[in-house]
Amino acid sequence: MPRGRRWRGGRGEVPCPRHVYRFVEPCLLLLLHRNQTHGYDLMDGLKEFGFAETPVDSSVVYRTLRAMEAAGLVTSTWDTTGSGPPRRVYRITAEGDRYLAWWVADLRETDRVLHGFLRAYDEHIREGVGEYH
Amino acid sequence: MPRGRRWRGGRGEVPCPRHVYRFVEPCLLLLLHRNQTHGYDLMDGLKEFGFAETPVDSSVVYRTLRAMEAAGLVTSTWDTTGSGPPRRVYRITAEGDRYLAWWVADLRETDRVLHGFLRAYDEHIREGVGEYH
DNA sequence: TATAATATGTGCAGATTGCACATAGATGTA
DNA sequence: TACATCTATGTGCAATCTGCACATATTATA
Repeated sequence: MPRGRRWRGGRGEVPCPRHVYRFVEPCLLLLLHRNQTHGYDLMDGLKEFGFAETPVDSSVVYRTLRAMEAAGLVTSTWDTTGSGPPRRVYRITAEGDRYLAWWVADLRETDRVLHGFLRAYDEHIREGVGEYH
Repeated sequence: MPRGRRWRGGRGEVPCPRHVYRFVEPCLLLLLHRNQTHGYDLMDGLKEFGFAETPVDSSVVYRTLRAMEAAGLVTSTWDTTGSGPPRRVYRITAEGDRYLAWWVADLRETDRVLHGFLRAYDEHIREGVGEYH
């Protein structure tokens, strides 16, 4: 049923993460809470959070970072040292810290809900399928 | 940052579920796997899955049901017995069964990813915050 | 010189969601 | 009777998020 290629891999293939709304946001904030870096590096760091086989599009990462900067959750400066094109290095702010904490509380609630559903499913299956309704 | 009223309750209020994409779909299918019913009753049944304080809009429920019927996941018949306006009673199909199983596998993966993130966050916090970078 | 890797970004279309609104039968009440 | 309310199903629309395609520029490599 889901239409986006992303959601079924064409035909009920591999289950894929990123079913959580705006999940890249807390992931980026956590990575930035650990170390300041630039977008290209953050894309690599996201692999840790289940984005290894199905990477997030770069546009999503860069847009999210710019939006978070506009919201005062992170700040950025250009880094022209080193080789290659200049990099925009992001740092998390105190407001970003608080927002990350809010995200974590929210994800814990999501986790609780998810567990409730899975428990209900397992319980229902255990109690005799076979006879329909 | 999230714009929809739904996602923050206006201003960082209560964390709210439904952060999982199309989460009503598996919920409806599980409810229909247990018992055949109509949309209005399903809206009530959804409270079990974290939709108690922040109910899903009826439009979402009815649209999802019609879409699932078009996809062959459920079937419907009109029930004119009983008082009040006629009710469209839905039943899950064998294809709907398989689709629900796919959803469950997908949600387990989402759960796994969520746990990974929360563990990483807790671990990072434990290992000394305080000193910024 | 041409190609690839690094690095950042924009434009656009498809999908989901919530809000507002429409319709209609049945029941209770002033 | 008139009305409001509860039950029950549905449509229209705008905002939002996502992924794909594409643009641009610097540096390293064959």
